[in-house]
Amino acid sequence: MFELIEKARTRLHSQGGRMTAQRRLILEALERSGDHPTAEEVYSLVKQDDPNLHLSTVYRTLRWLEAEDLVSTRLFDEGRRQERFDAALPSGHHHFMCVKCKGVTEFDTDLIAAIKDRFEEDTGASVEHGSIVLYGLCPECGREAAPSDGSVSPDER
Amino acid sequence: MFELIEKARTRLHSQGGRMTAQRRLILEALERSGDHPTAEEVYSLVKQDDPNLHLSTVYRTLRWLEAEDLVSTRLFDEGRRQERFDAALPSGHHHFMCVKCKGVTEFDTDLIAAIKDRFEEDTGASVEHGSIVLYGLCPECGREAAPSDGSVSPDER
DNA sequence: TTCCATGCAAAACATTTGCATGTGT
DNA sequence: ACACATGCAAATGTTTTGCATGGAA
Repeated sequence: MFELIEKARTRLHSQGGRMTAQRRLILEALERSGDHPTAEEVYSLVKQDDPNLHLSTVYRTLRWLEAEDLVSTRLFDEGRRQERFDAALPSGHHHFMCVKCKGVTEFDTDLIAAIKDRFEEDTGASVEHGSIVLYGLCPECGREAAPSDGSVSPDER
Repeated sequence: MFELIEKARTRLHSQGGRMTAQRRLILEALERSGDHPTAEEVYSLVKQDDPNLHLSTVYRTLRWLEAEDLVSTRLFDEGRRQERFDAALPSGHHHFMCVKCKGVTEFDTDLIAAIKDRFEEDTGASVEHGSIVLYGLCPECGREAAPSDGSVSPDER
């Protein structure tokens, strides 16, 4: 656990950077949160431990991690148009977002390769990568929102 | 042709709205552009005919169309984080974006149904819809960017 | 003539940047 | 000590909103 922190420390040292308390806390929050937090969410988490932390520091750290390929970023079709940050590897996984709680789940499928091949054949384009995003209700939210009368809970977007 | 305009006119009348010159021009630009323009792009197009048009009018019209399900919107992973607007129906089509020229191509596949079913089985979620976005080089940009030495054009992102 | 839509300016929202100060190494 | 990182404030880019005026019905 906390591999992210170790990787980051190594990279930092190899390029004259420094492992500061803020960076450590941000990395920990990212690694611990597991899912796909926004910069604001990371900020809120870390702020509990370091009330002086500034949002711009969170962004700077997250962008550095992105440049180092230690996190990837993604925009989902949700109310906000904030980026979400993901501590996992950038390629080979796809996402499901619950339209109600905004929780993100990752999944894999090899069917994307077939889709890609088909599209390349049909169009002559060369596809570098592809991403699938599924939207719907996660099991928890589906359960709440499924009274037999088909009514819809008021906090749906 | 110009079905969008006719649909919009009908909707407007049925809800006490008005078909203004600005709306007509915006609709025409959207319908004519075919691909997935940003609000700015629509604005630039229409501005040639009506120099007094304001960007906020473009946004208001586009958002009204979205609420009426006459256009759909989408965020791609490109440099800007502007939404792109699409005059086509919201469901059943997927997208390819050229990482170089940012051109968008639509395509269809029935493989998404299998992916969706598989995910629902595995997790218990209920998937409402899914979208696939492929990124790569379109045939035109691929041709330009393919000298045998593998060098990469400078304006790649 | 009545509302609805527009233009304009300002606000809102997400993110980035410049700069003086603070801090790992 | 020296460079790099931080906090803060201001700038940026995109989209939204309030309000007085203009225009379609």
